Amino acid sequence: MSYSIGEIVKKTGLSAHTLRYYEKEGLLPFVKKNASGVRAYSDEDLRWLTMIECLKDSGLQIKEIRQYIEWFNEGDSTLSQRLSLFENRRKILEKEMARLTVVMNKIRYKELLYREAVRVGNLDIAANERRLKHLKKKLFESPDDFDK
Amino acid sequence: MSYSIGEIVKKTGLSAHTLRYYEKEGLLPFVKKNASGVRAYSDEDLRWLTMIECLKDSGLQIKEIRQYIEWFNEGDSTLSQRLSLFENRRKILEKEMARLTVVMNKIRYKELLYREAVRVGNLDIAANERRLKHLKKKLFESPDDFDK
DNA sequence: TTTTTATTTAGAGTTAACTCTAACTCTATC
DNA sequence: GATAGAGTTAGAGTTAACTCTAAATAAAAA
Repeated sequence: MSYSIGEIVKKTGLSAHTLRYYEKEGLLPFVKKNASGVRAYSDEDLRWLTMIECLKDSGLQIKEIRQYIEWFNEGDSTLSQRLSLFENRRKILEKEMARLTVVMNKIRYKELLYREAVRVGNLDIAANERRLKHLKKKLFESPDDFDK
Repeated sequence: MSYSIGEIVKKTGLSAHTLRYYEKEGLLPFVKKNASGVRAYSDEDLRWLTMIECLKDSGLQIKEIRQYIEWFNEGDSTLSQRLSLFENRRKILEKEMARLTVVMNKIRYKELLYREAVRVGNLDIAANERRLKHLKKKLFESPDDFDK
């Protein structure tokens, strides 16, 4: 099967502009064109787009994705580079999740604080509520640094 | 206490350029200047910088942070807007963490696959290993979409 | 066959958040 | 007083990843 750029737009949700941009950046090195220059995407190209989406979601930049694709096309001699890429990415994702957990706790504290503040109509009174003071103390090393 | 921009650079890790940029964008509306135009940051300003860092870490754009600061300075009449901001942010962070969990599983599969591929020296052989095939089937609805 | 819709290219424009430059002034130390 | 270092401004430049424009050609529909 082969697909026009319009069909790929529908299948992937990417814009035609973006698809041409990806191609220009070397992310789709195998897209064929017919005699009159119109792109005909293959199922293989579609599978690459799925992989590209995954790598993008994991935080890779376009040039890093291009590097991965180049390694893939070089075959088994680049297996260890590709392994490193995924190891690094896993470690970065772990850090990112840990970071988000910390931020989440702070935002949740603020949400509870403001829920109480809206209830009593005053931020300072809410901040002095026993449960919230306790929570703040538990969450922050220097609680006063978080009073804004 | 008051601090020069250089002292704030050391305390926060932000560059002097960035601090002036934040001020221009309305994130530090209370920074004082001495008679000859040199900035003198207060402990209050430093507390705002801590809060700004937290909001930035949670994914807020600078213009949204400025909005929050404006609401804060307007006092208790904006409590419900601020509550909404933190509710929305908490929901967005929850989605982001869920998204990262999905991505993490895919990247972990790739890491295991390439670890095995490096061990046997061939990607296709590794991909056919029983445990990896099983894992792939478990993780992906259309496993073939993830073969790149 | 005519009209409409889809696709092509090269290249310009956008956005966010910095990041840097130039030219200048102020402050501290020798 | 000379000099080095820190700070000032306005405004230009950077980067990533799009996003759009214009002018043209190709394909599909009426």
